[in-house]
Amino acid sequence: MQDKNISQVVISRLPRYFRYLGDLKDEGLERISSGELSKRMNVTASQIRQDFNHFGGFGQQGYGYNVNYLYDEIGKILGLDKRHNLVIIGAGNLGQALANYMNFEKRGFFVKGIFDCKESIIGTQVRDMKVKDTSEIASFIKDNNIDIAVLTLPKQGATEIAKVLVECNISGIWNFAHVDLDVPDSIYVENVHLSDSLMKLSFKIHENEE
Amino acid sequence: MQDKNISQVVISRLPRYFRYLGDLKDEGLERISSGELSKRMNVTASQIRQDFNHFGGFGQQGYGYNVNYLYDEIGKILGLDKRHNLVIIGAGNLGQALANYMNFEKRGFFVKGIFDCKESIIGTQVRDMKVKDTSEIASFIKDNNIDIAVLTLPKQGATEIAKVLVECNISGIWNFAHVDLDVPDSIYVENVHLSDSLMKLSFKIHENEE
DNA sequence: TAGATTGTTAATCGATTAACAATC
DNA sequence: TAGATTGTTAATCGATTAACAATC
Repeated sequence: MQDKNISQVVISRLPRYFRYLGDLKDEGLERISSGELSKRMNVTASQIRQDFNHFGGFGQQGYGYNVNYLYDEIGKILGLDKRHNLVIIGAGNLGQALANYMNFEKRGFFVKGIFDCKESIIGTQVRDMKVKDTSEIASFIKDNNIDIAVLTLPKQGATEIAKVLVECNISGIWNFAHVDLDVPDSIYVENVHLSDSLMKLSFKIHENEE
Repeated sequence: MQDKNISQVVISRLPRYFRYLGDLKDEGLERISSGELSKRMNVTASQIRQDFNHFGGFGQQGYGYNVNYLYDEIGKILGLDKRHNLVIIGAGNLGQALANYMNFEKRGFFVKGIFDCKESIIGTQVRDMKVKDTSEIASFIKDNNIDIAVLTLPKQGATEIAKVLVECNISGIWNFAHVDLDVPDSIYVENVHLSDSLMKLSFKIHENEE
């Protein structure tokens, strides 16, 4: 069904396809051609067909692609048909914001616990959870079938916690700390470096100045 | 000093160089070679030299690169020597988290105002600011020399607000809404699609499963 | 001067686009 | 069947890596 190694750049386009197909679904569209989709998404039709073909033939010659079918298939490729249990480590502003963000649940991502190391925060209520002490992380992960850890803490803490997560054999880490984590290849790390993103914006703003 | 058009992929590596050079500075290191830096950053020395050379010669043969000088130069390229005034539009969990995040100020990004359209939120205190009504955005941007707008609101709202921002001739938009904004090329949009990022993580977790 | 390391050119690799035969 | 549009191969483009002459 799926090529051995899909390139990073193809993977990174899948969520965007998924979003557009969701919109098309909502519009009630039944079928779409790569040409039509290319106009909407502002990419070439060639790229769309190449991308989809990495995963097998989703379309039909002379017809195009069935919107509902394609939406479901891309969802499956992205693993959105599976349930994911998360813990948030770091109950500061960002950690709390993510804990309260309901939309992830729609896609099967459930926040099961939230942790912090600060005495003043431990025990406080976030959404329907009490913030737990970070020392409890390892046992919590084992007992609650957690596969994703979200790191929303300062970089020193993140590096330490990453070691614990490696021992727990977590599946993936969603890393918001401004540090590159050193973990084995078996654990996938997806970085969200907000300050990097803001710097890129800053560069672009000044790029064409004199 | 700078090539006409630096490719996206080079730009996206600059903040990471900047971060590593900051660490080296903190360690008190005075000079570093591309070979040494390549080991630390896990990229090729060739790439490092190519990247830096897009912006002119920062190094010295036989010596390497001066850490402080290189740090400052990359900072300047990223526009971090300039002051940026931001408004946050959408005072929900994420908007408030970003408003409270102090580290951006270190780099010259100052949050000057925060806005929302919900009656229940307008007037409440976030950090040292009162949340203002979104209807005031246009005049506030003009009066306060704002160059960046941070969009932390649902996609319908983001699309509407983007039109207002275009009229205000804002320099850049940091977009957290799950929608691709339609703005002229003169306004640069940097997207942070958190759900896309989480989906990529999900894909990677399941990639090697059977 | 000799050693080290850059800046830069050339070679390789991979990703995108174009083209078109296959086929619904 | 004729028209449309995919799946796929070939051509192009761009990015990465290797190599080495320039030079500090």
